[in-house]
Amino acid sequence: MELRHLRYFIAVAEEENVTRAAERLHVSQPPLSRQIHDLEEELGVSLFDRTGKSLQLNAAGKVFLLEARAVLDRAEQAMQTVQALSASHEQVIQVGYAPSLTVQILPQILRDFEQAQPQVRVQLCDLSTEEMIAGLRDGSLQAAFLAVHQQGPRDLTFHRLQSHAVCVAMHAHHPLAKKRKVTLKELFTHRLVGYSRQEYAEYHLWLDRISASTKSKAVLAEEYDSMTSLITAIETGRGVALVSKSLSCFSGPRLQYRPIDPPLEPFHVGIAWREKAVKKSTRALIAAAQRLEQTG
Amino acid sequence: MELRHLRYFIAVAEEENVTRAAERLHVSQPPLSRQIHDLEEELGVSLFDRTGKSLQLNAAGKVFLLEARAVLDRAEQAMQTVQALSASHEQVIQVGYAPSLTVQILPQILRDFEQAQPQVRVQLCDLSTEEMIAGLRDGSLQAAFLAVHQQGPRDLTFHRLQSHAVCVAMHAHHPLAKKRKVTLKELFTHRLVGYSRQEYAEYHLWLDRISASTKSKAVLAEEYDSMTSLITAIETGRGVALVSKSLSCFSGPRLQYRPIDPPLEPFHVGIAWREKAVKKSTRALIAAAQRLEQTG
DNA sequence: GCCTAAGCATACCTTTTAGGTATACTTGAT
DNA sequence: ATCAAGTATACCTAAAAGGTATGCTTAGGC
Repeated sequence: MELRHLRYFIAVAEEENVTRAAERLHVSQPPLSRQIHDLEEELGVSLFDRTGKSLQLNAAGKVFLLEARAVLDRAEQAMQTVQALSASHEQVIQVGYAPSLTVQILPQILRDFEQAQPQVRVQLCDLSTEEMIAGLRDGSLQAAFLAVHQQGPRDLTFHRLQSHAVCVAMHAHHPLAKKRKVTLKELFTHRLVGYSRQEYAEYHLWLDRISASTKSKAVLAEEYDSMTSLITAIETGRGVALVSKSLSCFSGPRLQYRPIDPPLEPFHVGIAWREKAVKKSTRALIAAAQRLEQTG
Repeated sequence: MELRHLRYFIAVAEEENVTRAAERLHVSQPPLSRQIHDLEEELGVSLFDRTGKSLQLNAAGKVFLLEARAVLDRAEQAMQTVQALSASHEQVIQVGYAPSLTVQILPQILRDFEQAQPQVRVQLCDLSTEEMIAGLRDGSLQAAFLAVHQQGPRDLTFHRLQSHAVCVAMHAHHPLAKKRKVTLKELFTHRLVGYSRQEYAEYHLWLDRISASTKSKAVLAEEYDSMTSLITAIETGRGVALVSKSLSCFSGPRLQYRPIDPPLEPFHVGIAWREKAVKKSTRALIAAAQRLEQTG
């Protein structure tokens, strides 16, 4: 699949007419028709209902129209970001972060860093723990704000900044919301949702480890690939989830949180970097992070 | 620019070696070299420092590497979404929404809708007001949760659900945080930030209208294309912003909010749809929305 | 500082694929 | 039933991706 397929698809979908879409795209009708077929074949999904004479978007097509626009928007943003940066001649450092775990500390650190290094822009990237570790190793990230369970890899330096209690997130009318605290065993009798294995492998490793201590194993009924969709899922009653208390900063009053009894080892959040590869600006960011008083 | 350019760029960037990247991609070195040059030319930005013998990512290249990965991830997600949907044979309705304005009401509506129509999945799209209106008209959206300032377009039906006070958002140490309420005139003497004109044209129209009532005009020092980046900007002291009180659901304790004195006309948030185009599932969503008691 | 080799760039050719033209086929409307 | 509007197919052309050969630059060994 190429962006061209998406551009073509969007035109045909919006016109619901290959001929008009072809005019708009300044190509002739038959190649456009073929490109659309190619796209459908590659996806393995039919996007239009065809009646020989005309065609119109089907259900899958409507979904893909919004997706395709989002992809092109993202591509456009990528181009503009790098062009703007190149024009500004600002310095940039790349920093990975886990939004739900760092909300409370990151803003202050960034504010502090901004004071110290106003000419350096921080490019924040929402990444998984593995991606951050890989990024630090290959130099695509200068630093990362993440949670480590045990110790963290040897070749990276980790400075702990905050710890978050592990708790259960649920919506207000869930049966568990009536209790003050929840045991793991009891939790596992309810429908569980969580982060996707693909995007958050470390979450699954952790779940497996804590499951090992109980007889019943944590089985996720549904998995979500972003914090936002997980919150929505819990909120709409798809299940409850084992998460960091800091998620409440994003869910606000939409979700309820109950501690685990007995308490599990909390999430230790901090900044990681590779000592061998630190530049001056990275050092300033680390310093800003360390200046933060450790609360939580 | 095509996705191929991004795939090729990522390989070269990760290897920092065209020959090895070419092997990995199963193409020969010279065409790959040329594609990278084509990409740089189209962007108008040099992505590598070349020394004749070797090449390595420069600052712009490092930024673009993360961007390129994000674009490919988004494209992958688009494919998987439509394939999963097509396999599941679920029904879907497309619904636009403005996250910051609908946090408090949307979850309950969706939970209610899920009860009524468990076989229908809601595809939520974060869009601007204009995009939502255009989407309702062209049928790419069945409903939208948005704020209207005046009345809303004639061809759409609007049902009001909630109103949000207009207030000033700032970080805790900002001088304005010392006051209980803020006048517009006073506000305009401070450095203002806000949403970007490109993404949130309606925000600028509204700013212009409220500026008309005062002598001093609202001038934004910086504009941000997402709620998250706006919150971060305010938090890191880039300025203060005129926003809906409901933004506090996302910023949590990170930002302070002060009312405007005298109060401005609040944001009226509700659900909009096109009466001519409603399907059964859309009707159920509207009903779920109307079942919500009107608070706020 | 010179020579060598590793590796990128350029030139040129081949192959693939996008795009164009002609036309057949389907169907909704009269 | 016929016609017109519009999509799909067949086939050709052109453009662009990809391959081969080779020149050019420079890091590194001596």
